Amino acid sequence: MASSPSPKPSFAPIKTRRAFEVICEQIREQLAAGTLKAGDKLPAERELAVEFQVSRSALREALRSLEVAGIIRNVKGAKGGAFVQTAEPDRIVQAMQDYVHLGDISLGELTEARLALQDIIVRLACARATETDLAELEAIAERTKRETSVEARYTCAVEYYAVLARATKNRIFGIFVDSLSAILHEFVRGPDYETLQQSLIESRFKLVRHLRAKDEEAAVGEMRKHLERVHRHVRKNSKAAAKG
Amino acid sequence: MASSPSPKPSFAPIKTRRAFEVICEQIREQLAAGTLKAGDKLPAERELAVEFQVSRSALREALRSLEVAGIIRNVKGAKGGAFVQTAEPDRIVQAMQDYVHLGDISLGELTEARLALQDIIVRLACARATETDLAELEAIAERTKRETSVEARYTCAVEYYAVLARATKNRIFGIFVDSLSAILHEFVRGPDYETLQQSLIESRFKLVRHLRAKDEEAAVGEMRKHLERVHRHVRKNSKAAAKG
DNA sequence: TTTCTATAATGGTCTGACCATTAAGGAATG
DNA sequence: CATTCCTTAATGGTCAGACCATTATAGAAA
Repeated sequence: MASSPSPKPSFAPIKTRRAFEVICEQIREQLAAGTLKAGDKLPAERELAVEFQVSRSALREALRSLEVAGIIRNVKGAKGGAFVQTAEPDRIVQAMQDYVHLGDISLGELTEARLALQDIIVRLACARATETDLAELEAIAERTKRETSVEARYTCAVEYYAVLARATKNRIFGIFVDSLSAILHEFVRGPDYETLQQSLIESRFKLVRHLRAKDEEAAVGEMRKHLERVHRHVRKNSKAAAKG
Repeated sequence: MASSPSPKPSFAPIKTRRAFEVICEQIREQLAAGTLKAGDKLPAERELAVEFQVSRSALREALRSLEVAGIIRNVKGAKGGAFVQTAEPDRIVQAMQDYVHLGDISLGELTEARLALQDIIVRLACARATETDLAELEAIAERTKRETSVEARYTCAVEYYAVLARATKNRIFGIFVDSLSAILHEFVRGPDYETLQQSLIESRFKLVRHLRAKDEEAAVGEMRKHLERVHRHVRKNSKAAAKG
């Protein structure tokens, strides 16, 4: 980006590296190298502080950073400590949510990305979904029908998308979908949302039927129709909120 | 999620919320509500500590969390303080990198996701890329030719993908691409990498030509061929590393 | 054997201090 | 008047030491 040749003498910018940064980096290195792996327990804070030759507060800021990054989990009490976590996509979702809140992303971008993403997912799921996956999807759709509250039905919807993404056997798509679901959740409100929810359930069953028949184009088409209805609603409500 | 009726007395789980968590949450709320926005300056740590009625250390852990989340930036010195940042996707990339390092994601998943993603991107770019975008892509490809070091050429490649993603006019894709680039960077090594790099440059020019001609299928095909070569190399090297 | 209790380990928080960096104002200088 | 230098105060970064709340464990008591 800023690497265009310039007449200035190319001194490297002095970077005062803070203690906690160095500590984080070292721990991350051990993670990438495999020296540290999920389930491992780090020494106690007081011990680590001695080992790194920093104060306990500096060390704690490092551990706190790693915790909010989802890398470790701090457990209180005897036999407590910092445990290396297994991978959880929550933090990625949180990061994306923060990013959107900082105002750089429009609703249009979100919906477009979701549409394109679900396109891929449906195609892959069509090829790879096992009968277990399909049964689970149907079970969720059934459950949605029985749920009474708007919020519970929304939770079902999120789960439906997550299971569908899982059917691709590629976790990356799961992360992307979860992130978009979490972000779009904030927009999905409004007076006629309940009616919309009801009418979407049938579409979920249809999609499963297409997947089971391995009819890729029909499945993609169903998903598109489905999402476009949702997005129309979201957009309308977003405009209404902006007006009101 | 956990709201299914159960015979157990439904006591709410006691959640000992730590001070820094509450502080983070309140600040995030103000962010989502728009009370706080990019560029704003938070009060000084000592002031904030009084306001939240916590010690400075607890408050600092909160600020540190927000900083590593990319939400604020801490500036030292007089007139320093915590400034709300503009949106930067770096943290999302970092989160994804952490996720992969924690060992849940295979190389196959990464390459497959990239392939599918670039498919979308090429199609969208084909429809939306401006002449400025295309010229920039060509300029980067030209620059790649002139670069001498492997690392510099890799940087060019990453930039090429980033600019291509930007041509979709949808920042979400940019984030996804950046993340995958950062993660795959660790795998792209090996003895014959330099030869591969050279042979890839021509492909980049071809892609731009297809984009300019708005020949979607040709562009997609070129990108697929391109990536498949890269991925074959990466896979081979990954196996070699595992054997050695 | 079971149950209770004291103990020690550990993360969470607090207090108060000092250091390093930085911006701004004022003094000295030309 | 303009410039340069120095002082000062504000602020984040770090440190040291203490106490609290929670938790697992070992030992005492029943």
